[in-house]
Amino acid sequence: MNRRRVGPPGAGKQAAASSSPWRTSRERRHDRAVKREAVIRAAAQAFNEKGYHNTSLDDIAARLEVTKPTVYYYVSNKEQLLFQCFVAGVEQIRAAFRQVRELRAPGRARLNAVLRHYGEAVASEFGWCMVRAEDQDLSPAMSRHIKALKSEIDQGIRRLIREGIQDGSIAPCDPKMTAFALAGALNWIAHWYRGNQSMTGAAIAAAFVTIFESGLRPRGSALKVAAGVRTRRGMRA
Amino acid sequence: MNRRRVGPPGAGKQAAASSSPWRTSRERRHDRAVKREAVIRAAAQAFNEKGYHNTSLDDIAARLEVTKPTVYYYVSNKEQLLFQCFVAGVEQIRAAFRQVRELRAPGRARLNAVLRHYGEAVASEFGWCMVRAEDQDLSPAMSRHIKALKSEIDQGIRRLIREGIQDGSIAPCDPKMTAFALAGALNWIAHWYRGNQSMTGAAIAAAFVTIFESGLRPRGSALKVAAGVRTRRGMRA
DNA sequence: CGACCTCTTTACCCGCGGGTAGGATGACTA
DNA sequence: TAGTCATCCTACCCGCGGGTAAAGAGGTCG
Repeated sequence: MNRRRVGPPGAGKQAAASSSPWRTSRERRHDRAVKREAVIRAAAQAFNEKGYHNTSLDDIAARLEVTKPTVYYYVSNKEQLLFQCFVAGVEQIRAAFRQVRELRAPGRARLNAVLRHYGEAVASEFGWCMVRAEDQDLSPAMSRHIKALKSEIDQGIRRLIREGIQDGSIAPCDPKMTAFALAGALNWIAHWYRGNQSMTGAAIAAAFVTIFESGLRPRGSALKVAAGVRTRRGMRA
Repeated sequence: MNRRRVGPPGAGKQAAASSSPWRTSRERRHDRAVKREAVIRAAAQAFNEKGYHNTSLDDIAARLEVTKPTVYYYVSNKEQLLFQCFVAGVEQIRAAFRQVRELRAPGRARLNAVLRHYGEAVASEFGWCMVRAEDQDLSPAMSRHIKALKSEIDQGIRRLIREGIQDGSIAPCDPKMTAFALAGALNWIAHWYRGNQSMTGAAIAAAFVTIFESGLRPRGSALKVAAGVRTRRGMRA
């Protein structure tokens, strides 16, 4: 089970293996950085499909058509691998924040822009690692690091919400709870979205943003039907 | 590390161990069902704190101040344990649906009632197992079973949304995407909520429902500020 | 008392998988 | 041609943890 696949070239049953620098060309010189990145990507895909604990380093190696020690030649250990995937995902979102920062628009529009990028990132190949990576899987040091990055994003969203409330583009609300709700809905995409879906990540993110914006309660002056009913105490068990 | 703790009674450092039928009374006769349930609860708490894969059966046993084989006396294997926790959590939600079914109220109110119970369940001790249990951790048979239960809940939410749209209490929207967004936001509670928080699960659920209802965009006839701006194409990278 | 049953323990098995030692296999240099 | 370096492999270690065999430890009933 440790042996390298040597069957007829091009007969790889592994659906993924999109582009392994090893498979594609037999030349050895191929820049360390490129191969290292390929390892990260392969790990992300494997984690995404099977989960962190159900993915062995042999799996990742097989996906690249190499052996386990080769993987270890490019990355120090499994934890580091997960961490790198995480960072790759988070970096997309941080980029979105930077991009939005220099933007002349009301708070809600800026928030929506960030949320769309956020959703896209979660639906990307690194989405799983960014979202479902448990703190318990990492050493205390890395766990702290990740928590800090997550917190930074959370604070960024809250900030946009506050700014939106201030400039009147967002209805008054609790920024903390609202941020949790928005981020939660988007994060959850990583739990059900598989790449081979009909909708693209961007489309899903856009749909979600629309829902958040409008809310469930009908708008407009017309049909104020059933508006007085509201919650009606007594149905809460 | 397999030995049972025998220190001074009442000096348990384990914060949990809320009520172990073994710890509380030395009598042997204590009904099998009660102890079995205690095992399930202990497992749920352990999974909740450390994750499924980072929890060994020795951990669960230690939490109850017994040994591993005792746990196996009440449950067949670890997978079964996770499954039971999952079912316990889902059952709360199914109960909410049953309860709401026989209710004369517009769709949105019924949906909100379900969502509140849903949020409470996710914040409960079985929330983690219900929400974060990965399909890959279970045998194909159980995975199918769980998928079916989840799908049932999803369909129930979609149905309430459709009914709400029909009776005019919910604004027209895509039921599928909306259900994903709502359930996602609530599910995510299990990722950040720890019991010892200031807010109770019910309070969080209520806050979320309010956010979903109203949406971010300000309502009312007054201050239509910044309403014409909307999305503004060109900021989408 | 002795047979039997329920419950819990001690002591063990063993495979999976993270991680490593050290040896090929070239390519490039001198 | 010999030496050096980067790369990748074969072969192995070993601990953790799921799971089990079989032996107490009491309690109950005849």
